[in-house]
Amino acid sequence: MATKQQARLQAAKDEFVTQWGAIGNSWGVNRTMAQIHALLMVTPDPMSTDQVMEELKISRGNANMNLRELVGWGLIRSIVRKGERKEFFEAEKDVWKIFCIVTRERKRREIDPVQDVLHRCQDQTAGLKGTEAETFQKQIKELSDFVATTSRIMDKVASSQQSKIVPLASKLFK
Amino acid sequence: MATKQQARLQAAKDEFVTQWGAIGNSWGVNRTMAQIHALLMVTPDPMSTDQVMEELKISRGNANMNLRELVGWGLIRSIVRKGERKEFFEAEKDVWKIFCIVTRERKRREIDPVQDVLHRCQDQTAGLKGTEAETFQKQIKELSDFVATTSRIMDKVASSQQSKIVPLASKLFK
DNA sequence: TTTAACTTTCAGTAATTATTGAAAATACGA
DNA sequence: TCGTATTTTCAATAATTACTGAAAGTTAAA
Repeated sequence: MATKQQARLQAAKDEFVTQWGAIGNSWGVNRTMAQIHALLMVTPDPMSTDQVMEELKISRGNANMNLRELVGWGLIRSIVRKGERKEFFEAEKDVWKIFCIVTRERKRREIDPVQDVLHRCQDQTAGLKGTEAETFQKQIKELSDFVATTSRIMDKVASSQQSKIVPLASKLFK
Repeated sequence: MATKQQARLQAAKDEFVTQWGAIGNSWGVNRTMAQIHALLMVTPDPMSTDQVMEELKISRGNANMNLRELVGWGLIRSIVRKGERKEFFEAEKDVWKIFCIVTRERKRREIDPVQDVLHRCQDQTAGLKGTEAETFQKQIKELSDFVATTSRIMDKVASSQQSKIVPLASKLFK
């Protein structure tokens, strides 16, 4: 009986890890990174590099690189147990914290560069006269204003307490 | 003089198109698609496939495919002028509308699949007992609840009038 | 019809991105 | 310090994704 239940649990975990990897792709993170993250999110104890390699059937280089990257994002952290040479990893499990980290990263990768290019375009065309130029300036300005607002909202959301924002959002958008 | 100003404007447009393409990548849309979109956003008159090919130095197949895709998203529309065989394209220029389209598309591609997989995992493990199973269920449930809220917010935002949401958001997140 | 302007498709190829595996580097305990 | 367990790096390769160009398909005017 216990075996059968464990098999069902294992199957669910496997599906979660596999699918999270696939979804990761559409979020612009590579499959392996997303899979490692998923695996650590549903594994109660910290895992070593070798355990991750074994579980996901990936090479040492791949495991190492993506574990580092996840540590860099702050989505997992490394654990050193006294008396053990090996390093272990555990995931941040608090969903709101995960969300804040991902939001900050996406802002950095997806919003900031847009803002930069829009500002450069505004500077480059400042003072130009004529219908063509004015059409361009108007469009860029509208984009720019909108992106600036988006940017501020993301900063604000990603740095607030869940207890403050979620009830507010739920009320607003119910 | 006029020539010099036009050169500056052209340079700014080129930079905008090029960079928008690069940024598109980090948003998960291919470079060409993003470049065509950028080009049409800053071109007052509708453009033909040949003009787009010429401007971006891309093949007919590439131009056609990405123009279709953009039409599919609703980010550009096709124009037929009477007496002309050729089809022309113009971009949606209203920034809020663009935002709504992109938000809906991103929800469809990035949020809905996550919700599906989380629900399947919940179903598969419903009723399982034991610490391991309960830890898994708890984590999945927290993710699931959070994603459900996100999903509702995106639906709501993407279907509202800018005039209603933006002032509200600005006030909340100032 | 026929013709020609225009659009679509798609097999082949190019460009990009991800992964491996083994060698080099590092760091810990004796 | 040395020996070894562990981590990191990176050139080679595999997998994926994007693009081309030419041929096939479509449509509208003559």
